[in-house]
Amino acid sequence: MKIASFNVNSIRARLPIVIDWLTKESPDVLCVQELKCQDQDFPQDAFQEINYNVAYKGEKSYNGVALFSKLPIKDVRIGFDKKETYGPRLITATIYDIPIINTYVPQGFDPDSEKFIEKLEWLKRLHAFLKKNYDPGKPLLWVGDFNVAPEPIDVYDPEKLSGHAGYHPDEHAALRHLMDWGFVDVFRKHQPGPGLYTFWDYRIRNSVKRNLGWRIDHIWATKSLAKKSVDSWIDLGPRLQKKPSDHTPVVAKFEL
DNA sequence: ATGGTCGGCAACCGA
Repeated sequence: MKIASFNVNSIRARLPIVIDWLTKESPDVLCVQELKCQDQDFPQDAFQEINYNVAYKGEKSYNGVALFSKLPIKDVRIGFDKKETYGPRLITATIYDIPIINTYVPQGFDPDSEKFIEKLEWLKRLHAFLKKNYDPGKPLLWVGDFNVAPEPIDVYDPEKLSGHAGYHPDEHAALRHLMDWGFVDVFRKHQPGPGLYTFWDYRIRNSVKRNLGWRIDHIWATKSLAKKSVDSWIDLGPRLQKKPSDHTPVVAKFEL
């Protein structure tokens, strides 16, 4: 089972890239974030034509998450609960008999801002959501744009970036709490080296060429499932296309 | 080299 996560920064602007990547790489499951599109405008037909099932929740301009899968997507759920106060940032389903959580964690803007507090609260709610709905002893995938680089090797300049949104001690504590619940960072299990990133800021000139990146997109699995992972990698292909997203896919393979 | 990041969407917000 091959699964990937890709923040597309607009599903409509990136449609050719996503279709091309699905066709070439043929993942069993793709988790997408930042649709930036209302549900009635989602380009569903393009994915049906290449035999992918899809579940999604979007809104105007911001956020939005989707699941693509070759096999049926069961028990789709949007958001933490019925009274969701945030934009669409969480979609869960069961595919290949594995429960999957796809998230677009709030970016947090600035550690002095209200948005940063909301980001930490969101991560707290996710922990409560896990405790309530899942068993860390059973297979589970948590995939998506976490908007946090967990370790010094996950950012291009840890000394300079320490304390910034995306690489802040409070975020690291929140992520550690989630990992302690029962997750393994599947990419890191297979790729121990530094300098491997999934995101490069558009605003930094030649950031990809200079590899001024962050590893903020992740594939985490509970221990019983992580035991079955056989490889994981970052696919630079989509980031080297003409009109790329600022993110590129992270992929993991499991032998179930 | 007289430029300078994107996308959405219609003036700026969010990243």
